[in-house]
Amino acid sequence: MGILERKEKQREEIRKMILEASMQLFVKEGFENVSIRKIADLIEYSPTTLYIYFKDKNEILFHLCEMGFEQMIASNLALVQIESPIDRLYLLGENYINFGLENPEYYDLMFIQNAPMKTIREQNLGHWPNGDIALETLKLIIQECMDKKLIPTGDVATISMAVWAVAHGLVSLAIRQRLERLVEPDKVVQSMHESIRWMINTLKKA
Amino acid sequence: MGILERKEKQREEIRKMILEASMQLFVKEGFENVSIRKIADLIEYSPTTLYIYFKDKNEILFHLCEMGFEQMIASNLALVQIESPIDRLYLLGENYINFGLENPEYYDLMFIQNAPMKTIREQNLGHWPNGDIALETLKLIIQECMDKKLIPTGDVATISMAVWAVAHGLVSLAIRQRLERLVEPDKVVQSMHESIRWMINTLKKA
DNA sequence: TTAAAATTATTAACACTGTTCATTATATTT
DNA sequence: AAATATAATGAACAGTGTTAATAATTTTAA
Repeated sequence: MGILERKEKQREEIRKMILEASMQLFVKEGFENVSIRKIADLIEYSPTTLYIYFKDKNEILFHLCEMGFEQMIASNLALVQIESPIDRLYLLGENYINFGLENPEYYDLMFIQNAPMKTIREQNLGHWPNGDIALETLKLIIQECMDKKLIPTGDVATISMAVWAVAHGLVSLAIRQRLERLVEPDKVVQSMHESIRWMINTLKKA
Repeated sequence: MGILERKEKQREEIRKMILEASMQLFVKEGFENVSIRKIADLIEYSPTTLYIYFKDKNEILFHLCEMGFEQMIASNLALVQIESPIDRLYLLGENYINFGLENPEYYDLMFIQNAPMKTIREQNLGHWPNGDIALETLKLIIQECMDKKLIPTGDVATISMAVWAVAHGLVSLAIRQRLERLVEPDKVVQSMHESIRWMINTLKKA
């Protein structure tokens, strides 16, 4: 059955080609400009060929989204070296905001666009591979904070949700140019960091 | 110069026609399905005519966005009757979440899409007519809470930002199907309300 | 009143988009 | 070598926002 294996490998290679071309377009022109035809041009295949390897454009965007998460997760590698879970939470928030501001296109795909979620539902994957990992990181830290009595005990998911909501609220309002309606443009980033720190501070004291 | 006035009135009437047709499509089919051609069909004009009355599609979406704010502001009318600013803040948060969940398409346009902000920048309006009003409401309440020593004193804009961030974070993650990755789907709405209440509670105690 | 100018509306077209179908080319199996 | 399965493609569908050129109408000026 070596032949089927080889075929599967070839298939996987072309899928990779498609995704790499997509990412190249993505980082250069933003995901609004990632089109089936442009990807096809780049790898010198016809547009219809992409549909042999992916169900639709959403599925390609889904994989780009997962790549974004890989980058975000990588940016959190330093976390494991911090012993205090509350300090870990501070850094997690810091990193989240920085990632969002530095990679708005990825952030968009990961947390704002519908496309990736559609794929998860349609192919009923049942889970969100890298997204769930990122959320698990947050929950584990909150759990540890509670275990060590650094923050008040409560429902981990609900507290995690509130923390995530602040961070996501800040980043998404910022990259959609809404925050500068409230704070002077050159103070937006600073205020964002203050907000997330303030949030964790009050959580600590609560 | 009565003739110029009449012309201006006629012009304004057709603009109104266009916007009303847009809104009709918007509420029926969602804003992804609002297209220049569909609007034109509805009012029985050619698509190009719309460009005589509006610069581009973004400008039309901008006006739909403003209509959304009018609805949101109207939903906050009951606020003035509440004497305690902290209770007003609770209701404001409640209303915000309800509005977002009940009008996800409007919410999208008001707080997520780029289109309306593009129009504000391009025509350099300098301000965001209804958006600024809505934000002012929040800031005034926070200010009054501080004046009456109900919450700790601090920078009004920054605290307002944090509160807005939680609310927007919750709503935008919810309508983009991200929250159900953290909390069971049937408990999302309840958890959202708990989160915003918790936020204001801790703000009160801080 | 009539000719010139300005406004308003339309048709046709451009340059795209995602996606599907029928057809051809290639590779694999019988 | 013939039949079958897989891979790739060209053409087309049905849409998108937008613009340039043109025709129709209305307003202004001579």
